[in-house]
Amino acid sequence: MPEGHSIHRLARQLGDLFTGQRLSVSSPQGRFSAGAQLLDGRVLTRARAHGKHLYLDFAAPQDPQDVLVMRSHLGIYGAWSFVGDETSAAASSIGAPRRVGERESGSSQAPAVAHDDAGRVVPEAPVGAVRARLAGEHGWADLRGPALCAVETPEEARAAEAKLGPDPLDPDADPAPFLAKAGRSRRAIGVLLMEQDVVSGIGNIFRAESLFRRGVNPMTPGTSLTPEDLRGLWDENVALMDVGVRVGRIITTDPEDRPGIPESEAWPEHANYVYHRHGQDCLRCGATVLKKDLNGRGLYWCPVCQA
DNA sequence: TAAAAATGAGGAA
DNA sequence: TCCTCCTTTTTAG
Repeated sequence: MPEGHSIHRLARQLGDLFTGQRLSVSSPQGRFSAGAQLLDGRVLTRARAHGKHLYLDFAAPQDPQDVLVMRSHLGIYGAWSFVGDETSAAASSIGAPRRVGERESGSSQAPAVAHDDAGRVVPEAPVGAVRARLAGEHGWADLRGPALCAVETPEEARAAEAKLGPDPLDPDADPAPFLAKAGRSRRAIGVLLMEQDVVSGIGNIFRAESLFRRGVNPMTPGTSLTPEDLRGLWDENVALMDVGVRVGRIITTDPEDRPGIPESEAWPEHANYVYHRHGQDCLRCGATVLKKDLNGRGLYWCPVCQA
């Protein structure tokens, strides 16, 4: 899936494009028709992310206290795509990549978009299975393939959020619950980092890469790690996910480990240390990177650097 | 055409 | 430990 950094970028982009506007909300595919009807014509007042969950607050135009929350989760396939006119961001897409190392798609050039007499863009016919479409003054956004897309009361949304562990991308996050939960669990740290009620927003790549960078074997039980080890893993994820938010892509290697390759170039084979690099030489020590299945997901690690 | 793969997660067994 | 759901793109036959 798009890991937490993608969802935070989505929150920012949706907020930039739509905040303060009355939106047309629809479900061209039909599977979100009831929810879309509840939101149609409301005003987007806030867009934010916690872990991999996206929260969009919609207020009634006449009553700011009357708020409904659209909560969505992309799962492993979901993605949002955007089309906007010249006053907004150009066309782009954020969500599930279809190839390893694929970056967010996006053109710097604004596409030709039609406007109505009032100056609002006229959305084009939806392509494929569009679960939800949000249309505003300067563009529209299509959501495809989410694992979850629901309309909730603010209380319901808060209850769902309360189940999530701290998010490394939240500047105000308190890592204490993560340190406590992980530190008293005998389960492997490689499993714990993916548990969203332990820590939220980390997916398969950040798990593999943060463990590599800290030299921690993924199968180490949480109880065998010191508080300093766990704090180090938290800090590592804060740093890596922050880069992900800024760049729009998961880049976890240090410059000295990708010699001769400028930042601006595509270098999927050197963007990560171990993720999807099984069978290849470790960028640091030359040992063969390993892969095994752990709870149905690929786990990648260097047996020497992470002994 | 069909199948496989992809940065999840919830629930049954 | 399975099984299932969600969608698009790429690869295989």
